[in-house]
Amino acid sequence: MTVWRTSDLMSAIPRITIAEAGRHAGETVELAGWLYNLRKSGKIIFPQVRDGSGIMQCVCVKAQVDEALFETLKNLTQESSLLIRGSIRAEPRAPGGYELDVTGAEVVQRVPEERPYPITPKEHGTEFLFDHRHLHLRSRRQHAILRVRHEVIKAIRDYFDSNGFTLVDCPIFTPAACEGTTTLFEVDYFEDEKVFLTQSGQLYNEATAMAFGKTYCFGPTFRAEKSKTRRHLTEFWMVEPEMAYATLDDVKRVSEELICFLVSRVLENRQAELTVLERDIAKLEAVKAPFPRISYDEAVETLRKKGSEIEWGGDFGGTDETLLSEDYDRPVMVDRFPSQIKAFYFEPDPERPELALGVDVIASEGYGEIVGGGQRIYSLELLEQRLREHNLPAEAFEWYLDLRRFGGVPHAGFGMGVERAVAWLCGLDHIRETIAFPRMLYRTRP
RNA sequence: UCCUCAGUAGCUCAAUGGUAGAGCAUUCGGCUGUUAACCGAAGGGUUGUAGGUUCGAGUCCUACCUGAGGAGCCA
Repeated sequence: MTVWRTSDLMSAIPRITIAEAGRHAGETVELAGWLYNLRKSGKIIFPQVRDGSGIMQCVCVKAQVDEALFETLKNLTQESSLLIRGSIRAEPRAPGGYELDVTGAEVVQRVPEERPYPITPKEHGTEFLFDHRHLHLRSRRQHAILRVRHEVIKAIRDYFDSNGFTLVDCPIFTPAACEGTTTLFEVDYFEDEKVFLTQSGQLYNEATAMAFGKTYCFGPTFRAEKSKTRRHLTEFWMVEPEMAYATLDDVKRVSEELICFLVSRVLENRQAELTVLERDIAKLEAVKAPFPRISYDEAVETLRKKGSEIEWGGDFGGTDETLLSEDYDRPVMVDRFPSQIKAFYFEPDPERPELALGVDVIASEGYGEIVGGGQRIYSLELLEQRLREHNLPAEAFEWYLDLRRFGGVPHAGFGMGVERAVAWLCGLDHIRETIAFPRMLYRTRP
Protein backbone atom coordinates (compact mmCIF):
# COMPACT_ATOMS: atom_id res chain seq x y z
CA MET A 1 0.00 0.00 0.00
CA THR A 2 1.34 3.38 -0.96
CA VAL A 3 1.71 6.08 1.66
CA TRP A 4 0.52 9.35 0.22
CA ARG A 5 1.70 12.87 0.68
CA THR A 6 -0.15 15.76 -0.86
CA SER A 7 2.52 16.08 -3.53
CA ASP A 8 2.05 12.44 -4.50
CA LEU A 9 -1.51 13.18 -5.48
CA MET A 10 -0.43 15.72 -8.09
CA SER A 11 0.25 14.72 -11.65
CA ALA A 12 0.87 16.43 -14.94
CA ILE A 13 -2.46 15.29 -16.35
CA PRO A 14 -5.28 17.80 -15.84
CA ARG A 15 -7.73 16.77 -13.18
CA ILE A 16 -11.39 17.32 -13.94
CA THR A 17 -14.67 16.53 -12.26
CA ILE A 18 -17.03 14.01 -13.80
CA ALA A 19 -19.66 16.72 -14.19
CA GLU A 20 -17.43 18.52 -16.69
CA ALA A 21 -16.33 15.39 -18.59
CA GLY A 22 -18.49 16.25 -21.61
CA ARG A 23 -16.31 19.26 -22.33
CA HIS A 24 -13.17 17.11 -22.40
CA ALA A 25 -14.07 14.43 -24.94
CA GLY A 26 -10.95 13.21 -26.69
CA GLU A 27 -8.66 14.49 -23.93
CA THR A 28 -6.59 12.58 -21.42
CA VAL A 29 -7.66 13.57 -17.90
CA GLU A 30 -7.51 12.45 -14.31
CA LEU A 31 -10.48 11.81 -12.00
CA ALA A 32 -10.18 11.76 -8.22
CA GLY A 33 -12.86 9.67 -6.60
CA TRP A 34 -14.08 6.40 -5.22
CA LEU A 35 -14.93 3.04 -6.78
CA TYR A 36 -18.71 2.98 -6.96
CA ASN A 37 -19.12 -0.40 -8.60
CA LEU A 38 -17.02 -2.80 -10.66
CA ARG A 39 -18.20 -5.16 -13.36
CA LYS A 40 -15.76 -7.77 -14.61
CA SER A 41 -15.89 -9.91 -17.69
CA GLY A 42 -12.64 -11.80 -17.93
CA LYS A 43 -10.24 -9.64 -19.88
CA ILE A 44 -12.35 -6.48 -19.81
CA ILE A 45 -13.50 -4.64 -16.68
CA PHE A 46 -15.82 -1.69 -16.11
CA PRO A 47 -14.94 0.26 -12.97
CA GLN A 48 -17.56 2.88 -12.20
CA VAL A 49 -16.01 5.82 -10.39
CA ARG A 50 -17.86 8.54 -8.53
CA ASP A 51 -16.31 11.84 -7.47
CA GLY A 52 -19.21 13.68 -5.88
CA SER A 53 -20.10 15.48 -9.09
CA GLY A 54 -21.23 12.39 -10.97
CA ILE A 55 -20.47 8.80 -11.88
CA MET A 56 -18.14 7.81 -14.72
CA GLN A 57 -18.01 4.40 -16.26
CA CYS A 58 -14.44 3.50 -17.07
CA VAL A 59 -13.22 0.70 -19.35
CA CYS A 60 -10.04 -1.26 -19.00
CA VAL A 61 -9.04 -3.98 -21.47
CA LYS A 62 -6.35 -6.39 -20.31
CA ALA A 63 -4.50 -6.53 -23.63
CA GLN A 64 -4.25 -2.75 -23.84
CA VAL A 65 -2.77 -1.82 -20.45
CA ASP A 66 0.03 -2.72 -18.09
CA GLU A 67 -0.76 -6.04 -16.39
CA ALA A 68 -0.23 -4.71 -12.85
CA LEU A 69 -2.71 -1.89 -13.53
CA PHE A 70 -5.29 -4.32 -14.84
CA GLU A 71 -4.91 -6.65 -11.85
CA THR A 72 -5.03 -3.75 -9.38
CA LEU A 73 -8.30 -2.46 -10.79
CA LYS A 74 -9.79 -5.91 -11.24
CA ASN A 75 -9.33 -6.70 -7.57
CA LEU A 76 -10.27 -3.30 -6.23
CA THR A 77 -12.97 -3.22 -3.55
CA GLN A 78 -16.14 -1.12 -3.45
CA GLU A 79 -15.62 2.49 -2.21
CA SER A 80 -11.82 2.29 -2.34
CA SER A 81 -10.48 5.76 -3.13
CA LEU A 82 -8.42 6.20 -6.28
CA LEU A 83 -7.05 8.51 -8.90
CA ILE A 84 -7.80 7.24 -12.38
CA ARG A 85 -6.48 8.53 -15.67
CA GLY A 86 -7.50 8.00 -19.24
CA SER A 87 -9.16 9.55 -22.24
CA ILE A 88 -12.78 10.64 -22.36
CA ARG A 89 -14.95 9.31 -25.16
CA ALA A 90 -18.61 9.74 -26.00
CA GLU A 91 -20.22 6.33 -25.56
CA PRO A 92 -23.96 5.72 -25.87
CA ARG A 93 -23.70 2.38 -24.04
CA ALA A 94 -22.34 4.07 -20.89
CA PRO A 95 -24.67 5.51 -18.27
CA GLY A 96 -24.00 9.25 -18.48
CA GLY A 97 -23.06 9.18 -22.15
CA TYR A 98 -19.28 9.32 -21.67
CA GLU A 99 -16.69 6.71 -20.87
CA LEU A 100 -13.09 6.83 -19.76
CA ASP A 101 -10.54 4.50 -21.40
CA VAL A 102 -8.16 3.79 -18.55
CA THR A 103 -4.44 4.37 -19.04
CA GLY A 104 -3.39 4.67 -15.41
CA ALA A 105 -4.62 4.61 -11.82
CA GLU A 106 -3.36 5.08 -8.27
CA VAL A 107 -5.16 3.57 -5.33
CA VAL A 108 -5.29 6.07 -2.47
CA GLN A 109 -6.89 3.77 0.10
CA ARG A 110 -8.02 0.24 -0.60
CA VAL A 111 -11.01 -0.96 1.40
CA PRO A 112 -9.88 -4.28 2.93
CA GLU A 113 -11.95 -7.33 1.99
CA GLU A 114 -11.99 -8.51 5.61
CA ARG A 115 -14.26 -5.54 6.29
CA PRO A 116 -15.95 -4.64 3.05
CA TYR A 117 -18.08 -1.56 2.43
CA PRO A 118 -21.37 -2.35 4.21
CA ILE A 119 -23.81 -0.82 1.73
CA THR A 120 -23.93 -3.27 -1.14
CA PRO A 121 -25.68 -2.64 -4.48
CA LYS A 122 -28.72 -4.59 -3.29
CA GLU A 123 -31.59 -3.35 -1.17
CA HIS A 124 -31.34 -2.54 2.53
CA GLY A 125 -33.73 -1.67 5.34
CA THR A 126 -34.13 1.85 6.71
CA GLU A 127 -32.65 1.05 10.10
CA PHE A 128 -29.46 -0.29 8.57
CA LEU A 129 -29.18 2.58 6.12
CA PHE A 130 -29.69 5.27 8.75
CA ASP A 131 -27.26 3.53 11.12
CA HIS A 132 -24.77 3.93 8.24
CA ARG A 133 -26.03 7.37 7.20
CA HIS A 134 -22.44 8.68 7.02
CA LEU A 135 -21.85 6.21 4.17
CA HIS A 136 -25.42 6.16 2.85
CA LEU A 137 -24.90 9.75 1.67
CA ARG A 138 -22.59 8.39 -1.04
CA SER A 139 -25.38 6.53 -2.77
CA ARG A 140 -26.91 7.92 -5.91
CA ARG A 141 -30.37 8.57 -4.53
CA GLN A 142 -29.26 10.33 -1.33
CA HIS A 143 -26.77 12.36 -3.34
CA ALA A 144 -29.57 13.52 -5.65
CA ILE A 145 -31.86 14.49 -2.76
CA LEU A 146 -29.21 16.55 -0.99
CA ARG A 147 -28.34 18.32 -4.21
CA VAL A 148 -32.00 19.28 -4.61
CA ARG A 149 -31.93 20.48 -1.00
CA HIS A 150 -28.91 22.62 -1.78
CA GLU A 151 -30.68 24.08 -4.80
CA VAL A 152 -33.76 24.84 -2.70
CA ILE A 153 -31.73 26.57 -0.01
CA LYS A 154 -29.80 28.60 -2.54
CA ALA A 155 -33.02 29.56 -4.33
CA ILE A 156 -34.60 30.63 -1.03
CA ARG A 157 -31.69 32.94 -0.33
CA ASP A 158 -31.63 34.25 -3.89
CA TYR A 159 -35.34 34.99 -3.75
CA PHE A 160 -35.23 36.98 -0.53
CA ASP A 161 -31.91 38.65 -1.27
CA SER A 162 -33.18 39.95 -4.59
CA ASN A 163 -36.50 41.14 -3.18
CA GLY A 164 -35.25 43.60 -0.60
CA PHE A 165 -35.01 41.31 2.42
CA THR A 166 -32.05 41.44 4.79
CA LEU A 167 -30.85 38.22 6.39
CA VAL A 168 -30.80 38.71 10.16
CA ASP A 169 -30.49 35.40 11.98
CA CYS A 170 -32.10 34.75 15.33
CA PRO A 171 -30.76 33.06 18.47
CA ILE A 172 -31.01 29.33 18.97
CA PHE A 173 -30.91 29.57 22.79
CA THR A 174 -34.09 31.29 23.84
CA PRO A 175 -35.29 32.16 27.33
CA ALA A 176 -38.92 31.11 26.88
CA ALA A 177 -41.36 29.52 24.56
CA CYS A 178 -41.91 31.63 21.44
CA GLU A 179 -45.43 30.51 20.87
CA GLY A 180 -46.42 28.51 23.89
CA THR A 181 -47.87 25.82 21.67
CA THR A 182 -45.20 23.14 21.48
CA THR A 183 -42.86 21.23 23.76
CA LEU A 184 -39.30 22.55 23.73
CA PHE A 185 -35.88 21.07 24.42
CA GLU A 186 -34.51 22.41 27.68
CA VAL A 187 -30.79 23.10 28.01
CA ASP A 188 -28.64 23.83 31.09
CA TYR A 189 -27.12 27.28 30.66
CA PHE A 190 -24.39 27.87 33.26
CA GLU A 191 -25.41 28.41 36.88
CA ASP A 192 -29.00 27.48 37.49
CA GLU A 193 -30.29 29.04 34.31
CA LYS A 194 -32.50 27.10 31.93
CA VAL A 195 -32.86 28.02 28.30
CA PHE A 196 -34.66 26.35 25.42
CA LEU A 197 -33.70 25.50 21.87
CA THR A 198 -35.67 27.76 19.56
CA GLN A 199 -38.84 26.55 17.90
CA SER A 200 -39.10 29.66 15.72
CA GLY A 201 -37.24 32.90 15.17
CA GLN A 202 -40.43 34.75 14.58
CA LEU A 203 -40.63 36.99 17.65
CA TYR A 204 -37.07 38.15 17.02
CA ASN A 205 -37.91 38.60 13.34
CA GLU A 206 -40.56 41.09 14.34
CA ALA A 207 -37.87 43.15 16.04
CA THR A 208 -35.53 42.96 13.06
CA ALA A 209 -38.33 43.81 10.63
CA MET A 210 -38.98 47.01 12.60
CA ALA A 211 -35.29 47.80 12.15
CA PHE A 212 -34.78 46.76 8.51
CA GLY A 213 -38.26 46.74 6.97
CA LYS A 214 -38.06 43.29 5.43
CA THR A 215 -35.96 40.56 7.00
CA TYR A 216 -35.64 36.82 7.09
CA CYS A 217 -33.92 34.31 9.29
CA PHE A 218 -32.84 30.90 8.17
CA GLY A 219 -31.63 28.24 10.53
CA PRO A 220 -32.37 25.10 12.48
CA THR A 221 -35.36 24.90 14.79
CA PHE A 222 -36.23 22.29 17.40
CA ARG A 223 -39.42 20.65 18.54
CA ALA A 224 -39.51 18.19 21.41
CA GLU A 225 -42.86 16.81 20.30
CA LYS A 226 -42.88 13.02 20.33
CA SER A 227 -44.12 12.95 16.78
CA LYS A 228 -43.47 9.70 15.03
CA THR A 229 -44.53 10.21 11.43
CA ARG A 230 -43.02 10.61 8.00
CA ARG A 231 -43.49 14.40 8.21
CA HIS A 232 -41.57 15.12 11.42
CA LEU A 233 -38.01 15.70 12.57
CA THR A 234 -36.99 17.01 15.99
CA GLU A 235 -34.40 19.26 14.34
CA PHE A 236 -35.35 20.89 11.07
CA TRP A 237 -34.56 23.99 9.04
CA MET A 238 -36.99 26.79 8.58
CA VAL A 239 -36.85 30.05 6.65
CA GLU A 240 -38.91 32.83 8.19
CA PRO A 241 -39.44 36.17 6.44
CA GLU A 242 -41.06 39.09 8.26
CA MET A 243 -42.28 42.35 6.71
CA ALA A 244 -43.17 45.68 8.33
CA TYR A 245 -46.24 47.50 6.99
CA ALA A 246 -47.56 44.25 5.55
CA THR A 247 -50.77 42.25 5.73
CA LEU A 248 -52.10 38.75 5.29
CA ASP A 249 -52.37 39.37 1.53
CA ASP A 250 -48.64 40.14 1.36
CA VAL A 251 -47.90 36.84 3.08
CA LYS A 252 -49.99 35.00 0.49
CA ARG A 253 -48.37 36.81 -2.42
CA VAL A 254 -44.78 36.35 -1.19
CA SER A 255 -45.16 32.72 -0.18
CA GLU A 256 -46.80 31.91 -3.52
CA GLU A 257 -44.03 33.67 -5.41
CA LEU A 258 -41.36 31.94 -3.32
CA ILE A 259 -42.79 28.47 -3.86
CA CYS A 260 -43.13 29.02 -7.62
CA PHE A 261 -39.54 30.28 -7.73
CA LEU A 262 -38.27 27.20 -5.87
CA VAL A 263 -40.10 24.87 -8.23
CA SER A 264 -38.81 26.62 -11.33
CA ARG A 265 -35.23 26.67 -10.06
CA VAL A 266 -35.28 22.96 -9.21
CA LEU A 267 -36.78 22.15 -12.61
CA GLU A 268 -34.17 24.33 -14.28
CA ASN A 269 -31.04 23.18 -12.45
CA ARG A 270 -31.77 19.75 -10.94
CA GLN A 271 -33.44 17.90 -13.78
CA ALA A 272 -30.87 15.08 -13.61
CA GLU A 273 -31.44 14.61 -9.88
CA LEU A 274 -35.21 14.55 -10.33
CA THR A 275 -34.71 11.83 -12.94
CA VAL A 276 -32.64 9.74 -10.50
CA LEU A 277 -35.48 10.17 -8.00
CA GLU A 278 -38.05 9.20 -10.67
CA ARG A 279 -39.98 12.35 -9.82
CA ASP A 280 -43.05 13.03 -11.97
CA ILE A 281 -41.87 16.28 -13.56
CA ALA A 282 -45.33 17.11 -14.95
CA LYS A 283 -46.66 17.45 -11.40
CA LEU A 284 -44.03 20.08 -10.63
CA GLU A 285 -44.55 21.88 -13.93
CA ALA A 286 -48.20 22.35 -12.98
CA VAL A 287 -47.19 24.39 -9.93
CA LYS A 288 -47.88 27.94 -11.13
CA ALA A 289 -49.51 31.03 -9.61
CA PRO A 290 -52.22 31.68 -8.72
CA PHE A 291 -52.68 29.03 -6.04
CA PRO A 292 -56.28 28.37 -5.02
CA ARG A 293 -57.28 30.32 -1.91
CA ILE A 294 -59.97 28.98 0.37
CA SER A 295 -61.12 29.97 3.83
CA TYR A 296 -60.96 27.73 6.87
CA ASP A 297 -64.78 27.67 6.80
CA GLU A 298 -64.78 26.36 3.23
CA ALA A 299 -62.04 23.87 4.03
CA VAL A 300 -64.01 22.41 6.94
CA GLU A 301 -67.11 22.16 4.76
CA THR A 302 -65.18 20.39 1.99
CA LEU A 303 -63.56 18.01 4.46
CA ARG A 304 -66.87 17.04 6.04
CA LYS A 305 -68.29 16.29 2.59
CA LYS A 306 -65.30 14.05 2.00
CA GLY A 307 -66.02 12.12 5.18
CA SER A 308 -63.63 13.77 7.64
CA GLU A 309 -64.85 14.02 11.22
CA ILE A 310 -63.37 17.48 11.68
CA GLU A 311 -65.54 19.95 13.62
CA TRP A 312 -65.45 23.69 13.08
CA GLY A 313 -62.88 24.96 15.54
CA GLY A 314 -60.57 21.99 15.23
CA ASP A 315 -57.19 21.83 13.54
CA PHE A 316 -56.49 19.73 10.45
CA GLY A 317 -54.96 16.29 10.85
CA GLY A 318 -52.54 14.77 8.39
CA THR A 319 -55.31 13.00 6.50
CA ASP A 320 -57.34 16.24 6.36
CA GLU A 321 -54.44 17.97 4.64
CA THR A 322 -54.19 15.14 2.14
CA LEU A 323 -57.94 15.29 1.46
CA LEU A 324 -57.75 19.03 0.86
CA SER A 325 -54.75 18.83 -1.45
CA GLU A 326 -56.20 16.11 -3.68
CA ASP A 327 -58.64 18.55 -5.32
CA TYR A 328 -55.84 20.68 -6.75
CA ASP A 329 -52.81 20.25 -8.98
CA ARG A 330 -50.88 22.91 -7.02
CA PRO A 331 -50.53 24.03 -3.41
CA VAL A 332 -53.68 25.38 -1.76
CA MET A 333 -53.88 28.32 0.66
CA VAL A 334 -56.24 28.08 3.61
CA ASP A 335 -56.79 31.26 5.61
CA ARG A 336 -58.68 32.72 8.57
CA PHE A 337 -58.46 29.98 11.17
CA PRO A 338 -60.23 30.16 14.52
CA SER A 339 -57.96 32.14 16.85
CA GLN A 340 -58.23 29.47 19.51
CA ILE A 341 -56.14 26.97 17.50
CA LYS A 342 -53.48 29.51 16.53
CA ALA A 343 -50.60 31.12 18.43
CA PHE A 344 -51.29 34.17 20.60
CA TYR A 345 -49.79 36.76 18.26
CA PHE A 346 -52.18 36.50 15.27
CA GLU A 347 -54.10 39.64 14.36
CA PRO A 348 -57.85 39.01 14.53
CA ASP A 349 -59.98 39.43 11.43
CA PRO A 350 -61.66 42.86 11.90
CA GLU A 351 -64.91 41.51 10.39
CA ARG A 352 -64.96 38.32 12.47
CA PRO A 353 -62.77 38.75 15.56
CA GLU A 354 -62.98 35.04 16.41
CA LEU A 355 -60.82 34.36 13.34
CA ALA A 356 -57.06 34.84 13.02
CA LEU A 357 -55.50 36.49 9.96
CA GLY A 358 -53.32 33.47 9.34
CA VAL A 359 -52.72 31.28 6.31
CA ASP A 360 -51.38 27.77 5.80
CA VAL A 361 -50.07 26.64 2.46
CA ILE A 362 -50.72 22.95 1.95
CA ALA A 363 -48.51 21.31 -0.67
CA SER A 364 -50.03 19.22 -3.43
CA GLU A 365 -49.90 15.41 -3.55
CA GLY A 366 -50.57 15.02 0.17
CA TYR A 367 -47.28 16.51 1.41
CA GLY A 368 -49.02 18.60 4.04
CA GLU A 369 -48.41 22.06 5.40
CA ILE A 370 -45.20 23.61 4.08
CA VAL A 371 -45.90 27.25 4.96
CA GLY A 372 -47.66 28.80 7.92
CA GLY A 373 -47.90 32.49 8.66
CA GLY A 374 -50.02 35.57 8.88
CA GLN A 375 -50.49 39.07 10.20
CA ARG A 376 -49.30 39.89 13.72
CA ILE A 377 -51.09 41.82 16.42
CA TYR A 378 -49.71 45.37 16.64
CA SER A 379 -51.99 46.84 19.29
CA LEU A 380 -50.23 46.87 22.66
CA GLU A 381 -53.48 46.42 24.60
CA LEU A 382 -54.67 43.43 22.56
CA LEU A 383 -51.27 41.74 22.75
CA GLU A 384 -51.17 42.16 26.54
CA GLN A 385 -54.64 40.67 26.73
CA ARG A 386 -53.59 37.66 24.61
CA LEU A 387 -50.54 37.01 26.76
CA ARG A 388 -52.82 36.88 29.79
CA GLU A 389 -55.28 34.58 28.03
CA HIS A 390 -52.45 32.19 27.14
CA ASN A 391 -50.95 32.35 30.66
CA LEU A 392 -47.62 33.56 29.29
CA PRO A 393 -45.23 35.40 31.65
CA ALA A 394 -45.48 39.09 30.77
CA GLU A 395 -41.98 39.96 31.97
CA ALA A 396 -40.41 37.56 29.45
CA PHE A 397 -42.27 39.37 26.68
CA GLU A 398 -41.50 42.94 27.76
CA TRP A 399 -39.07 43.44 24.87
CA TYR A 400 -41.67 42.03 22.48
CA LEU A 401 -44.28 44.47 23.83
CA ASP A 402 -41.78 47.29 23.24
CA LEU A 403 -42.18 46.66 19.52
CA ARG A 404 -45.78 47.90 19.98
CA ARG A 405 -44.80 50.78 22.28
CA PHE A 406 -42.22 52.27 19.97
CA GLY A 407 -43.70 52.60 16.54
CA GLY A 408 -45.90 49.55 16.19
CA VAL A 409 -47.14 48.93 12.65
CA PRO A 410 -49.18 46.23 10.94
CA HIS A 411 -46.71 43.53 9.98
CA ALA A 412 -46.77 39.98 8.75
CA GLY A 413 -44.57 37.02 7.97
CA PHE A 414 -44.41 33.29 7.57
CA GLY A 415 -42.27 30.23 8.05
CA MET A 416 -41.46 27.52 5.54
CA GLY A 417 -40.12 24.14 6.58
CA VAL A 418 -37.24 23.31 4.26
CA GLU A 419 -37.37 19.54 4.67
CA ARG A 420 -41.08 19.30 3.93
CA ALA A 421 -40.60 21.46 0.85
CA VAL A 422 -37.70 19.28 -0.31
CA ALA A 423 -39.64 16.07 0.35
CA TRP A 424 -42.47 17.42 -1.78
CA LEU A 425 -40.21 18.62 -4.60
CA CYS A 426 -38.36 15.28 -4.67
CA GLY A 427 -41.53 13.21 -4.28
CA LEU A 428 -40.18 11.34 -1.22
CA ASP A 429 -42.32 9.27 1.08
CA HIS A 430 -40.35 10.24 4.21
CA ILE A 431 -38.83 13.53 5.35
CA ARG A 432 -35.80 11.83 6.94
CA GLU A 433 -34.02 11.56 3.60
CA THR A 434 -34.05 15.34 3.05
CA ILE A 435 -31.38 16.14 5.65
CA ALA A 436 -27.89 14.69 5.88
CA PHE A 437 -28.15 13.53 9.48
CA PRO A 438 -31.79 13.41 10.58
CA ARG A 439 -32.72 13.88 14.21
CA MET A 440 -35.90 12.05 15.06
CA LEU A 441 -37.77 10.74 18.07
CA TYR A 442 -35.63 7.60 18.25
CA ARG A 443 -32.59 8.61 16.26
CA THR A 444 -29.72 10.86 17.26
CA ARG A 445 -26.87 8.88 15.62
CA PRO A 446 -24.69 9.09 13.64
C1' U B 1 -48.05 8.53 25.18
C1' C B 2 -51.50 5.12 22.42
C1' C B 3 -52.61 1.44 18.35
C1' U B 4 -50.66 -2.09 14.60
C1' C B 5 -46.64 -4.87 12.59
C1' A B 6 -41.68 -6.79 12.70
C1' G B 7 -36.77 -8.75 14.84
C1' U B 8 -33.32 -15.64 11.62
C1' A B 9 -25.84 -15.30 8.17
C1' G B 10 -22.44 -8.70 7.15
C1' C B 11 -27.27 -7.15 4.17
C1' U B 12 -32.45 -8.40 2.17
C1' C B 13 -35.56 -12.28 3.25
C1' A B 14 -37.51 -17.91 3.41
C1' A B 15 -38.43 -22.08 6.73
C1' U B 16 -46.90 -27.12 8.67
C1' G B 17 -44.26 -27.52 16.39
C1' G B 18 -39.81 -32.30 13.83
C1' U B 19 -32.03 -32.00 10.16
C1' A B 20 -31.49 -23.61 9.87
C1' G B 21 -32.13 -22.15 3.77
C1' A B 22 -31.72 -18.67 -0.71
C1' G B 23 -30.01 -14.17 -3.17
C1' C B 24 -26.46 -10.27 -2.48
C1' A B 25 -21.65 -9.24 -0.02
C1' U B 26 -16.60 -11.90 0.99
C1' U B 27 -12.86 -15.79 -0.88
C1' C B 28 -11.42 -19.14 -5.13
C1' G B 29 -12.31 -20.39 -10.44
C1' G B 30 -14.53 -18.95 -15.54
C1' C B 31 -16.00 -15.17 -19.09
C1' U B 32 -13.53 -8.99 -24.34
C1' G B 33 -19.31 -4.55 -23.76
C1' U B 34 -20.96 -5.18 -18.55
C1' U B 35 -25.68 -1.96 -16.98
C1' A B 36 -28.03 -3.95 -9.17
C1' A B 37 -23.61 -8.19 -15.10
C1' C B 38 -23.58 -13.47 -15.43
C1' C B 39 -21.92 -18.93 -14.50
C1' G B 40 -19.52 -22.63 -10.92
C1' A B 41 -17.57 -23.61 -5.87
C1' A B 42 -16.33 -22.41 -0.61
C1' G B 43 -16.58 -20.14 4.18
C1' G B 44 -20.24 -17.73 7.13
C1' G B 45 -25.80 -18.90 12.60
C1' U B 46 -26.16 -18.13 20.87
C1' U B 47 -32.98 -17.37 15.25
C1' G B 48 -33.36 -9.57 19.80
C1' U B 49 -33.18 -10.80 25.56
C1' A B 50 -35.13 -13.59 29.85
C1' G B 51 -38.50 -17.05 31.37
C1' G B 52 -42.47 -20.71 30.28
C1' U B 53 -45.50 -24.81 27.56
C1' U B 54 -43.81 -29.39 24.95
C1' C B 55 -40.74 -35.76 23.92
C1' G B 56 -39.16 -31.67 20.75
C1' A B 57 -39.66 -24.23 19.90
C1' G B 58 -37.10 -19.87 14.72
C1' U B 59 -42.40 -21.27 15.01
C1' C B 60 -46.89 -21.40 20.75
C1' C B 61 -47.41 -18.27 25.68
C1' U B 62 -45.61 -14.07 29.13
C1' A B 63 -42.49 -9.96 30.09
C1' C B 64 -38.83 -6.81 28.40
C1' C B 65 -35.54 -4.52 24.54
C1' U B 66 -35.02 -2.56 19.56
C1' G B 67 -37.09 -0.84 15.06
C1' A B 68 -41.00 0.41 11.37
C1' G B 69 -45.92 2.41 10.06
C1' G B 70 -49.89 5.29 11.92
C1' A B 71 -52.65 8.47 15.70
C1' G B 72 -52.32 12.69 18.75
C1' C B 73 -49.12 17.19 18.44
C1' C B 74 -46.89 20.03 14.85
C1' A B 75 -43.69 22.80 10.08
